[in-house]
Amino acid sequence: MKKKRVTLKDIAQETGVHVSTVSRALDPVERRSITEDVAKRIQAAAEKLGYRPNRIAAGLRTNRTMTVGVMIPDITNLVFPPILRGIESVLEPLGYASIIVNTDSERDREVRLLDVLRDRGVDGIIHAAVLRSDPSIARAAQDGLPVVTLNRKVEQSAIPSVVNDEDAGICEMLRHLRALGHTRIAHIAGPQELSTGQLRLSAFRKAAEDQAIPVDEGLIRMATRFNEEDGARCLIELLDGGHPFTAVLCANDRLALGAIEALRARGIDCPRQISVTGFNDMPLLDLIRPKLTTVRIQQYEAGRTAAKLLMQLINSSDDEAVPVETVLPVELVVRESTAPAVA
Amino acid sequence: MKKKRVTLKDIAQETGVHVSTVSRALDPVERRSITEDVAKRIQAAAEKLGYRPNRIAAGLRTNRTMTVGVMIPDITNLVFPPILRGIESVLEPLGYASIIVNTDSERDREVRLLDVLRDRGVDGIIHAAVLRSDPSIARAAQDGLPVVTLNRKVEQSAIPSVVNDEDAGICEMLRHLRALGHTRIAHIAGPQELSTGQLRLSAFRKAAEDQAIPVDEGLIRMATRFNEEDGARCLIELLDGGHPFTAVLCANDRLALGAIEALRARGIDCPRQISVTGFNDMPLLDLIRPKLTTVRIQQYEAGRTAAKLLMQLINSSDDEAVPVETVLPVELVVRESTAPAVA
DNA sequence: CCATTCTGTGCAATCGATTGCATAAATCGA
DNA sequence: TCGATTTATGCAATCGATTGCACAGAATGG
Repeated sequence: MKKKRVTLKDIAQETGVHVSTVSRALDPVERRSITEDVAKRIQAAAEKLGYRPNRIAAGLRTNRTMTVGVMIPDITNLVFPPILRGIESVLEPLGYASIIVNTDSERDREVRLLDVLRDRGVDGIIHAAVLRSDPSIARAAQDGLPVVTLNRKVEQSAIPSVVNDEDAGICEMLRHLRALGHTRIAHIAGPQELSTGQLRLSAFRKAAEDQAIPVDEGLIRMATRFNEEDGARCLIELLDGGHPFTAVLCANDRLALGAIEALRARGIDCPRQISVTGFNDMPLLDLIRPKLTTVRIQQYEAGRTAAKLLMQLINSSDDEAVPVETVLPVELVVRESTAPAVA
Repeated sequence: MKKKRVTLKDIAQETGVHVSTVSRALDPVERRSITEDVAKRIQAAAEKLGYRPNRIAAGLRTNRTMTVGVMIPDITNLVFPPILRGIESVLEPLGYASIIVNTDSERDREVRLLDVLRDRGVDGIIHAAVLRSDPSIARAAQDGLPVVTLNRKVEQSAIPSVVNDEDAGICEMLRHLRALGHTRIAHIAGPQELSTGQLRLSAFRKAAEDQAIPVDEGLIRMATRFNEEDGARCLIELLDGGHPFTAVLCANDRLALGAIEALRARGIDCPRQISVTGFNDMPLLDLIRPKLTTVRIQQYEAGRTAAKLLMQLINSSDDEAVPVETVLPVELVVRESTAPAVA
C-alpha cells in the first residue's frame, strides 16, 4: 500500500536523460544552462509523475533545510501567537517552515531544545525567550548559526534583536497619568527574572525621574508571576502599605486585571477612585470592564521584522549590513480604567 | 569563523575505528554487538568532540525524520495553544519535534501546506483542521503516511480521530437550562462550514428532541464567524424576531460574550432576565462578568491523546489495534450567566 | 577550413549516517 | 588440536539531490 516517492531518477528514466540534467531543469536558476526544449520535456514528466523534491536529501547536500527554529517561552501566553503568525507571514512565502519550541523560561530546557533545533539543521533561529545572559545561544550564533532575538537582546553580543519601545510606552503612560493629575503613582512590577519585568521597572524609575514624579519605593511591588492572582496580591499590599496613591501602573495587562479585581473586592472604584493601567493590549481585553487603558505592542509586526532580519542574515552574501537593534514603536491606548485623580 | 560539525568520521579518526563501528557504538540498540571497551572509548571521544548526530543525514537513510506535522486552523485561536502543548508533552520526550502550520481553514492553503510537510519528510501528521471531506489528507493517509485527526473526523475514512464529546456537552447544557425552568431556548449556531458549528447545531436539535423541548426554528440563528460581533448580531435578530425566549445556548464562548454584550446594550440583564451559555471554556473567561456558564473541553488532553495515537501508528510493528475513534469527555461548568427562568 | 570558444549534457563525488554482508579473530567442542 | 561456530569489526552500498568538472558537438572567428 505504501506508495514510493517519485525521485529525480524516475524522471530521468522517463525522459531518457541523466539525473543531473533533471535536477538542473527543475532548478529555476540552473535551468538557463539547459535547452529550452529538454527542460520543458523534463518539467512535463515531473508534473506527470507527481514529482516532489525531497528536501531532506537536498538539505544533506546543500546544508540548508529551509527550516528555521522559533523559541518562545510558552505558546499559551497570549502575546506569542500573533508573533508566530507574523513570522510565518514572512517565511512561508519564501518556502521556509518553522519548528516552534516552548522553553517555559527554563534554562536547561532551553539548552536542550536548542540542540534539538540544531540537530535538525535549522537554517536559523528566532529566539523570543532569551535570558539576560544566554551563553548557549551566543555560542550558537558564534558558530555561524544565524540568530535573531525578539523582545529582548542578549547582553554583550552582536546578535540582531527586535524589541518594542517599552521605555517609550511606560513613559507615555506616566505622562498620561500625570496629565490626569496623578502624582502618587504605584507600580506593580513583573517578575524580575524575566526581561519584560525588569525592563519595565527600570523604565518606570527612569521615566518618573525624567518627569519629576517622586518615586516612593513603598509604592513599588514585585509580582512573582505575570498573572491576576499576583496582581491582586500586590495591590492589596499596596493598599495596606500605608503609602497613599491614586493610580497604579502595572507591568502587564494581567497584573492590571488582577489589581482591578482586588480594588473591586475592597469596594474601591476603578477608575473613579484609583486609576489602573496595563501593558501589552492583549486580545479580548475590550470585553472586560472597565476597559483597560494600556500600551499596545505590535506583536505581529515584531514577528515579521524578526523574520525578515533572519532572512537577511541567512541569505546575505556577506557581512551585509543587518541592523543590530530594531526598535518598534508602541502606542498608548486610552480606555476606561484611567480618570482624573481625586484628592 | 563557521565551525564545522563533528561527524562520525571525525570520531572514527580520533578512535582509530571505522565509522560503522562508531555508528553502532552510539546506537543503544546496536551497541550490544560491540565490545564494551571499544564502545566506551568511542562514547568518550564523541563526548569530548561534542558530537551531535546529524538527523538530516540519518533521516535520508532511514526515512524517518523524527518530525511530525501539526495542522491547525489558526494559532491565534485560543483553543489551539493548549492542544499544542499537549501534543508537545508527548512528542518531545520521545525525541520528536513538530512543524506547526496554520491553514486558516482554506482548502488550497491546506493542500499546499500538506505538501510542505510531506516535502520535509514528516513521519506523521496531526490534523486539527480537517474539512468534512478532505481528499488530500485522505490520500496522504492512503499513501501510508500516519495521520490522526483532532476535533473532527474525515468522513468515510479509517483515519483515527480524537474528538470531544460535544453531543454530551450540548445535551448536558440543555438539561441544565431545563432544570432551571427554561423551555423557550434559542441557539446561536456557529458557521456551518466549520465542523464545530455544524456538529453543535445538530447536537442541539437532537438533544432538544430527546428532552422534549420544542425546537422553534425562529429561535435558531447562524453566525458566519465565531466572534463577538456575530454573537451580538444574532442576539439582536433573535430579540427582534418576535419569538420570545428565556435562554440562549451559544455554539461557543465568543458568541456568548457577544450576546451578553448585546443584551446589556438593550438594557436586558443576564442572567436575571435571560440566561446565556457558551462552549469551550476558553482561557480568561473567568475575568469577564457575568462569569459564563459553559462546557469545558479538554484541549490539552486531546492533544496528548492525538499524539499518543500518532506514535502508535508510527511505531506499531504492524496493524496493531489503533482505535479509530477516541471520544473525550466534556464537563459542564456552571457559573453566573444562567439563572432560573422568569415568566 | 581549421582552431577556438560556447553550450548542453553526462559523470561521479559528495553530504553523514545506517546496515547487510564479508571477514578476521576468538571461542568452543569433540 | 583442528574444524566449527560465534563475535567483533570493516567494507561498501545506499538514501536523493546537488554540483564541479569533463567532454562532445555546435557555433564562431580569422
